[in-house]
Amino acid sequence: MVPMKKQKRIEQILELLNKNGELTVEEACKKLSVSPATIRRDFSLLSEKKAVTKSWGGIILLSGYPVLDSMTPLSQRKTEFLLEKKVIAEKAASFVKNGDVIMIDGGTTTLEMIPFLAHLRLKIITNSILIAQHIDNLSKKHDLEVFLTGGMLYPSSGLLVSTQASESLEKYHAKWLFLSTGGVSKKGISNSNILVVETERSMIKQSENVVILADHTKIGKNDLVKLCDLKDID
Amino acid sequence: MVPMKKQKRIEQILELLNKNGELTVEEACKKLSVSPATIRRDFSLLSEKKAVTKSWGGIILLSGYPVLDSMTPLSQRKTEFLLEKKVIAEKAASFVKNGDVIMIDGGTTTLEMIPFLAHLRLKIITNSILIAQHIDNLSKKHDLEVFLTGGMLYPSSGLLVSTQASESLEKYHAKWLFLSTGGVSKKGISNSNILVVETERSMIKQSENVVILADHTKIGKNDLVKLCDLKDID
DNA sequence: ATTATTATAATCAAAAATAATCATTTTTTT
DNA sequence: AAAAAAATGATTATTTTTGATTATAATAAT
Repeated sequence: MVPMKKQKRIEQILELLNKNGELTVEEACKKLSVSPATIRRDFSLLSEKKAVTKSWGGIILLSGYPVLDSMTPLSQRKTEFLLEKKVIAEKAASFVKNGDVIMIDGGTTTLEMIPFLAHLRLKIITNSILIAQHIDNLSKKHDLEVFLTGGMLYPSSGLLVSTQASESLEKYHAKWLFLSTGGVSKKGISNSNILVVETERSMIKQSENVVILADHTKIGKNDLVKLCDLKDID
Repeated sequence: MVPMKKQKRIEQILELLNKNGELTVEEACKKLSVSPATIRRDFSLLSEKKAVTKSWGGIILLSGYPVLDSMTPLSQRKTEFLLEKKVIAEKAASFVKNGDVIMIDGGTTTLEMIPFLAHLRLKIITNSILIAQHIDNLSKKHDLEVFLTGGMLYPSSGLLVSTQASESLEKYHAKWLFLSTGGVSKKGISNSNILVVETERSMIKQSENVVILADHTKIGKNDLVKLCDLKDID
């Protein structure tokens, strides 16, 4: 994995970027006291991982990326370990082939998959209005069809829950399910909210292959509600 | 003054342009301290991206809406006749009483109702992820439960369509429906998209009272698809 | 319609920014 | 602690951007 020193710098770059929406090489050099060469390498990395777009003289926030307003703690959480999330998201996205039907569970890591899927022709089923909107904003000429489960919007999460959501999932069938999680351990996969887990169970039922996206903070952790055993995962 | 980086410069140009609707090469040179050649190249770029139209001596805002990342066309369109929309929205919201179950069709005017409903205890059913998200963002301590119809996300509109959406509506029953529209005339209510109209018809079926929200640009106009007759409206 | 004026487009050299390369330092692994 | 791997900074070559110059095109004035 990425060494801490670099990790920290990348996070600071993203923080500076979030303030203005853009950041020059020069400015970043001064604020982080490293050479232009290093900053350029960092910028290239971020650009590769679809976090920013590069331009002569600096970087800007990736267009279509949900605007991270600096006041909410949620947005802060979004830049935490963002690069790690992106690496995981890219790996997960690499399974998907053109023409696939996939399900994407709502979450900060699963959200990062979208830029890596944008070039494909896909049908995407999701329980997250954030993911739906992100896809919609991405570009006007992508080939991603989005299907949203109905149901009740669970406050402050952008997730759809309730039997409505579960039932509507029964009408779909997907090749891949990309599941977000609160914890992964020997005891299985778990999450913090029973309503969300209900929906996730329905998603598992309707999918051929299940992929879990978990960063290092989730490993070895058990969250409140058990979702399924490890053996159910591919 | 120090000349600035390209990215920032482009943004500044658009900002200056937004103030007056037009911008001369000369003025842009002075304000951004770069040569006319550079400004012309920037203008050409913007013109290529369909953000502006070039004219002798400068540029003017493109009528309709530009497609540049840094300026959001939708939000600009949203501010058109905003005050009028707000007045209409407030009037519509005044029908709603505490404890009601209501349906809100997606649209720029219906969206404006939300702040006027925020103090009530309501269940809100909607086909628009924008409305759903708006409510969710509003405040953490409101008493609005949001239910979203499932279905396919119609691109660039935030609206859910398809039989999925219509079917899921059958499970709900509302006292009020607040309907957005493309046109209102003696011939009835109409809208531009057949898929959206399908969903709207389902909403009408499940509601006791239907309220149309239309600003002056919609009156006397007939849009592509007829939704219903005037007599169906309350 | 013709000329004068002004704006633009095209071209090219200078400046700035970046990518590639390599030696040096730092970190990790054994 | 030594060896290996990775990251950094400096140097150089390459690319992009910029501004000046000149030629062309468009408007305005006569």
